[in-house]
Amino acid sequence: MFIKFSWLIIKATLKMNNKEIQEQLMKGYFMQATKELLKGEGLKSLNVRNIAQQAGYSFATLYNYFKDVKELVFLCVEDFQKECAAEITQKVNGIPSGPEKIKAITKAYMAYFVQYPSVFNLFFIEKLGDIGQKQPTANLIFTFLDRLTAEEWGFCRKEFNLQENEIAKAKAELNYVTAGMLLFYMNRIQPVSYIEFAQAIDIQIDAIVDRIEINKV
Amino acid sequence: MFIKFSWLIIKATLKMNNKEIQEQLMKGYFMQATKELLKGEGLKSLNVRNIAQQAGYSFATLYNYFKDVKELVFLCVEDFQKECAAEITQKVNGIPSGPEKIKAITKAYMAYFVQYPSVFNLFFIEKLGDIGQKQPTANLIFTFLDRLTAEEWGFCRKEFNLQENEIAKAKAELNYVTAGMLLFYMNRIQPVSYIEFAQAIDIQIDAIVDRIEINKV
DNA sequence: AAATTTAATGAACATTATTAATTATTTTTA
DNA sequence: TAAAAATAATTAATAATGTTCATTAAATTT
Repeated sequence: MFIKFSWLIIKATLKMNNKEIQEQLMKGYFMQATKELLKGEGLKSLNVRNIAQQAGYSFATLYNYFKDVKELVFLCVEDFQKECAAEITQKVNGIPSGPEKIKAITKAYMAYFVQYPSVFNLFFIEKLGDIGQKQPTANLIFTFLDRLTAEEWGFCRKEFNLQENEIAKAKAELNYVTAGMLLFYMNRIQPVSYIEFAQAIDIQIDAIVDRIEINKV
Repeated sequence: MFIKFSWLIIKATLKMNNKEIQEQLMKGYFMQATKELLKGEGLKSLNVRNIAQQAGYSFATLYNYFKDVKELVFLCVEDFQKECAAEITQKVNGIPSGPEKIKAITKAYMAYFVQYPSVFNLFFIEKLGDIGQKQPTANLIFTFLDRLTAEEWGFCRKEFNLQENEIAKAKAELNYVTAGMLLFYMNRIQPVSYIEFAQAIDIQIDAIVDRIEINKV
């Protein structure tokens, strides 16, 4: 009796795992399709029929795995952050730790969004709606630049003997300035050319990061 | 013959004016309706049928006066800026000219968008699309805070004998930081409470404006 | 092998922007 | 002033898209 009971549990557990694995697989297909379309055609031409076609299923199938299309799309945030982080790591590879590296990371972070406007829209513009992981997702986005530069700030803190709150202020300022600049450039084409935009980026970011050396203790 | 010819021209001109006046009236009705709905229900429930109903016409009539709904909506930008400017002027009325007034104007500017989220969306989020006045409209938005504070910066320049480029840098930084903060707060609920948001605003804006006194010549 | 559960789908519905065809109104002309 | 012409307003139809639901197909269990 005991044996049979245990056996049933094991079987149930295995089945559960299989089911979950299967579910994760299906979610993965749809997410992969979504990411490809986002990076390719962009948000304009992204719709449930497109996504499903790219994934090789019917659009109705999508709703067996996601509450709605917003949930699916926002589940891609984490993947894009990983991809972005990888690109940045590679880009700033040779630069020695210090303020210059923080600048480079921040500029590469901005460059990523310029390269993939739909990812910018996903991160900053799209309304979160009623997705389950609303606050965690928002937080993930808000803290992204902080996480990208955390290690380097730690280095600078020791190197220049900086105050914790000075660092916090600089980090916050960087986060807000980058978001604001991207917003104007991506949504309002201000400045009107990428050259000017790149120059403006240099001015703003250099100013913020260079300021920390002045505030050395 | 000459007389008749002139008469025809005059008649044509008069008719033209009447027609233009009529057209402006109709546009005004639709714009008024749009502004009311935007400030009330918000962008979510804004659609051509709503607008037309509020204006007292059919939704199809709208298309006799505007290329599309985007053109109509973006034509409201100027009016909202006037309204916002008026509110700010009244709010900072008692404050004497100087850095403190620049801070107050900038904070009132942000408060306006918090009060009317749809206006924020219209200014910063909505895609411009193919509207005729694309660049002028974008420029109007980009330079708004500059124009609101221009007079006060002029005052500070004389008072503190500031460099023109220092002012330009501070203005740009204010513009970007405010946009970024609003973007995170309105679209990503970061910080999660208005109290925290207001504190963050104070920290950022005060830091930028106070910096100019340090840079006195 | 039959019964049952699970997954996938096509058809239908709802919302919304836009266009085209039609009707109503106003203006012009003879 | 009455017919003709031009203008304005509206209704009906179209297209795109997200979502739901009843049904079919597949698999798993008994």
